Amino acid sequence: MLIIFSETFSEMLLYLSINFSNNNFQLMKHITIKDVAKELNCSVSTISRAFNDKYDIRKETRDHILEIAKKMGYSPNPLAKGLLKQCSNQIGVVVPEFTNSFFPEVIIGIQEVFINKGYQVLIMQSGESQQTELENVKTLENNRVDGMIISLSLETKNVDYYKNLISQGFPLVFFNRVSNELETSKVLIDDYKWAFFATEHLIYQGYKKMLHFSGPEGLMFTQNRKNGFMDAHRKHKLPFNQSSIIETGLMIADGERVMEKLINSNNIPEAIFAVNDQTAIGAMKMLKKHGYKIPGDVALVGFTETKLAELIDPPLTSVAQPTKEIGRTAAKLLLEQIGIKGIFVPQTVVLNGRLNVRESSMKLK
Amino acid sequence: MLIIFSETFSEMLLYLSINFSNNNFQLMKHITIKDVAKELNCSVSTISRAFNDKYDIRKETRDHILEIAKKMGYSPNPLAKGLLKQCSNQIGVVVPEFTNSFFPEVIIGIQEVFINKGYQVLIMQSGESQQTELENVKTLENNRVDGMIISLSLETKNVDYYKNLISQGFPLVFFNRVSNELETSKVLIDDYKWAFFATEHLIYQGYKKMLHFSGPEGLMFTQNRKNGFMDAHRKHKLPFNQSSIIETGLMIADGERVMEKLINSNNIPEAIFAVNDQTAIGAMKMLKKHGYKIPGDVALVGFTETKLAELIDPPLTSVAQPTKEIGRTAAKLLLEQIGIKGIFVPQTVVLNGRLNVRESSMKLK
DNA sequence: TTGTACGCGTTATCAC
DNA sequence: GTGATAACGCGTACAA
Repeated sequence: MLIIFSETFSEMLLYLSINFSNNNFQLMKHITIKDVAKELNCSVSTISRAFNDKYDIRKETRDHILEIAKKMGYSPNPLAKGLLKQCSNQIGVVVPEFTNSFFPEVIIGIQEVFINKGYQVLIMQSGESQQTELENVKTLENNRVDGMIISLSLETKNVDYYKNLISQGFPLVFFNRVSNELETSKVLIDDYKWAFFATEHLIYQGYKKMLHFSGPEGLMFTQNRKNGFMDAHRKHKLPFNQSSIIETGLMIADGERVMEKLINSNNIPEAIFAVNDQTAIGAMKMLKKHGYKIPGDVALVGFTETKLAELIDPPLTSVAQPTKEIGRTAAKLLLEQIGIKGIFVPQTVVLNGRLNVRESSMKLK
Repeated sequence: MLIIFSETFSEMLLYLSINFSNNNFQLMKHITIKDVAKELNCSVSTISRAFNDKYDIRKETRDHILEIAKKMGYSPNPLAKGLLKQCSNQIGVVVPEFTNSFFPEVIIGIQEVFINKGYQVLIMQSGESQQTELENVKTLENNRVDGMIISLSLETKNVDYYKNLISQGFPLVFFNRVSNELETSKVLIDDYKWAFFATEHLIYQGYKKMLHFSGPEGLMFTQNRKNGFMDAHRKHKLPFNQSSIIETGLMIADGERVMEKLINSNNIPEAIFAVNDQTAIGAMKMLKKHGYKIPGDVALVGFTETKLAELIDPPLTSVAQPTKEIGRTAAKLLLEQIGIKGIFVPQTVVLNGRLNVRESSMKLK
């Protein structure tokens, strides 16, 4: 074994030398259906039948074939199968990122469903880039995935490519980051309702001067969460205006940036309802840095709870989404759509969320 | 659009009805090389040559073909190509989990390299299960991936399957969770060194009675981090014994469990060096729950820093790994190995880490 | 019940 | 410089 110390790959010294123990290997040929047929002195179709369990084969020959095939280490080549059947038993998942726990947890739910159905789940991430997202989708399409589950990047404004796919009947399910321009199955929580509840929670705590840090305009949940925030004000007859809502983004840095601006202009609200945990955490960091108390000086509520929420200081009040259930539901919707040929009804499934009240939004005397 | 409110999928009501707007679609046939040939009144081989840019084609016909093909929306079918060439231009990644930020960040680094080389990255997760890990590897193998990058599950003890793959010359690179039984390329940081530094840091802070929460025995880094912990004691002539090291696991719950036991037996150390951030955070949660101060009563140091470290209270001292660089390096090693036919030298690349000192390990007067 | 032959979309090897 | 054709591994309609 060669040990190389290096800071980056480019600095790495490669002491190439011949490793004799590995000198005489040969990439093992994959066992094919022909090999099994030859071994058993029968035709390939018989082997194929044994594996596909059609009724036109004698049970004992089938069992014998399966046994020998297994012993030989044979397994059908998915590429050949896909080429022939024009489908791959693979489904694609494209998410904007997975450094926060939300998307990975959804993916676990997706895999849970598909793994039992013999489907393979290919995961790609767009890095919040519209272009990468499109490339990912095309790659998966080229690979003949049987369907895709997608959550849009925050950059994505043009959804024509998806419209085209949908009009061709390609099975597509969106979740969380969806576009209202697309007529397709979607899995969501009721962003309006939970934004309303979250805001109302702050109102019940006695806060009046509140701000909303909102998300990118292209995403459907941005508008819904905004409306929930505003309608809670209306219900409780609290004043608000255009400057109550600040388009912030979705990242921690966005929350920091906007909060810093507010601090510098000495425009400190009593409470902030943020479009997600990241922006709430960004605001929290900046507030703490400037010596503000949370809660006390400023109360905070986030959305789409991540694991961070209960671990940071103070623990962050947030709306939890049923991540794995979102994944499972999206997977089942997609499976259903893959099964249906020709006619299909786009469905929007709205799952329940939960407001987890923690210290960050408490009213201090 | 159909709106359905539901807690779980099974409760979902499916109002199936015919969506007339989608009634007459037809799954669009993929444009094949034949279609292009027919359109251009030439043979498929000419088209193929145009795309594979061999020299035996006239430049202007090539350009013309590419233009028309693009207009027709043709792109070569990777399945057919893979079937013929016995390789897929895909590589597989198997990681134990991605709910913590470490593995996702490594994957981003991996993708960065492969995306530019025209490779596709298929990601699967084992959920820390040896069996799922093996199934994932077999699935990827069946799909004719050209190589794999793997990090072992904490359950994985039997690595015979990998030995077999390696002896066949199948390109395999491991990172972070590696086994010393496998002669293959690996990407690591120097766990021994950084565990040593982390422990020494605690010693310099004045702590004497220290514990190490160690990982599962099957993983190579467990032993290395343990040795670093012990050798730092030896260097500074501090006493330690068998009960200074407690096999804990890798999860937050493991840290909580072990810490609770220590608290109940009133066996509180001055400081804990944990095998990873999760177990450190578990210990932290339990200590705070019982009213202990961190630092003050107990100091804490973690390893393999996640985003949590700087956000929790108190911020956690931890050893940061160069996640993306690990991914990039593993990817480059794999690419190199894929390129080499017949003879190859397994390389272990050791990248630099960094000890990020934060509040959790400070000495309070 | 089993075997033969074709085609899925490519690329490579021949001819021309 | 270009066209015909044989593979790659599999499933299946058809023949036996």
